[in-house]
Amino acid sequence: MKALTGIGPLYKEVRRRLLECLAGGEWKPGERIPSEPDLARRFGVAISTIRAGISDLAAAGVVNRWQGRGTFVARHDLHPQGFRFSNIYDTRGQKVFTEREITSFQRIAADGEIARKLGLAAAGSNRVCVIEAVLRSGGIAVATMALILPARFFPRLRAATMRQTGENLYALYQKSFGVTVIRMDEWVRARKAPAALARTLGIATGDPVLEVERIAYTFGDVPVELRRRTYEATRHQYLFSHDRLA
Amino acid sequence: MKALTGIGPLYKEVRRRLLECLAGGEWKPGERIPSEPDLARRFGVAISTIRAGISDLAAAGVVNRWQGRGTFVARHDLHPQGFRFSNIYDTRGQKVFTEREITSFQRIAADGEIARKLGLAAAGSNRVCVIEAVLRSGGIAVATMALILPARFFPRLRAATMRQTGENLYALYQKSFGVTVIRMDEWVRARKAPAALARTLGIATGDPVLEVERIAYTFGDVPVELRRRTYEATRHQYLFSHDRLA
DNA sequence: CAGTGGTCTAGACCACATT
DNA sequence: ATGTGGTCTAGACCACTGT
Repeated sequence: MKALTGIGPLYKEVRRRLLECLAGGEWKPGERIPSEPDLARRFGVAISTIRAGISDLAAAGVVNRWQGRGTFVARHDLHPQGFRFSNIYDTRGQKVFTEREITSFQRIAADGEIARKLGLAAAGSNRVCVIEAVLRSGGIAVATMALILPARFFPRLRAATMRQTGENLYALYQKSFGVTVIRMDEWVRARKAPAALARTLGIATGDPVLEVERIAYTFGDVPVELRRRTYEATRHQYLFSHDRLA
Repeated sequence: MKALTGIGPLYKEVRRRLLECLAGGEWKPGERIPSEPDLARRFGVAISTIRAGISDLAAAGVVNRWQGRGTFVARHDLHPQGFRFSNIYDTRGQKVFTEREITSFQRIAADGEIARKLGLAAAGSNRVCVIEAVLRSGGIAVATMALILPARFFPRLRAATMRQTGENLYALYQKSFGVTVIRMDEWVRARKAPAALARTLGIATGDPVLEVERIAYTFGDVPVELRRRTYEATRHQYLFSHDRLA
């Protein structure tokens, strides 16, 4: 491993190189990465510089540091707060946990709006997987969901794979496709439920529903997922936390 | 200034002491704080330790560092992204800017729910200021807003003060009352507009509205503001950004 | 120019986990 | 006992800002 050659600050170069190793699969989710002295030797920089690079990744949730044990690639499964991005609550403020039932799976060409939102070239590689699902809590439908995934990031994705996947889809993206989500925007709208949706959710036509359109990004602000969920809103609310200081 | 005496890591003690100086008004919003060498001498620690403490505050947005100029107490006004917490957009994704018209101002005792959400002792100091307002964009009403503020944090707050305040209320809180908001939760709900609200917003009774209940916290997770906004939702949407890596 | 924060180094010691 | 990350130090040089 030759020395670093970047032009900017060394620790950013270190961060970039670490991300390359992660994206390239050299260290997989859940695994320990080399110790700080090892990385310092490997990159030919001081430990403090390695630590600065890793600190950024730790702050971003890409890796987790455990004193005495090592630094581990973050896994997007088994997160108590679900990567902090699963946010549906009932009206009493109790968190609602849902199961996912996949109702359809297809591979199509993205239309203009979706291609734009996912940053897909209009011409060539605009194929997407479209997965539709119903989210249920204790058997009761709480929301419908549509996932639109750029096919080039998710080769050979099959409906069966989606069905077998447990709680967190981002764990699947990371484990099976090497796609790590680091940032997302969510657009929230209030709507009146149309008849078909109302039937699915067991509410009256025209009852209020909460529409959440999420665009998730990987490194370099590349969109990797468009997720549209429509929640029953007479008995549920959505929580967003903005925290800046731990 | 005597040496630090805390039991935990030194840099956290430094952070705590810096926050004390900020909360105590020794350094006011917009002002430069002492240089890192000065602080190192003052606290009797190495510059790196000072830097570690300041880095936390900078990450939290409490201070801003400018290479060559100094470290400045963050101001909650004149923020291009409005402290990143002003989030209403039209259906085309264009940001909507609103003016605030105060319609009522009163000082009352908080009821149980509000006292609970603001962490107020049920008995004594549960007095709150309740400010109601209409938010307009180009003369068109976009939302109604109710602010509930614990009176003990905002002594002598008057309606006129609120009316004179420009864009960002958090700038007022910080400048006039020494209250710095560092974190917030937002609960989002979809509703059907009741008749009175529909009239105010110029929509039909039963049209969908977006209700956003925000609880804002200062240092130590102390709630300092309960803010309820109800947005017209046929022509507007709300944006939440979750970013973890700069 | 002097002063600021930004980066980087080399080393020390501590707290924690595993062997 | 060993190895890990966590903290802290003392110093160096760089990049940027103001005078």
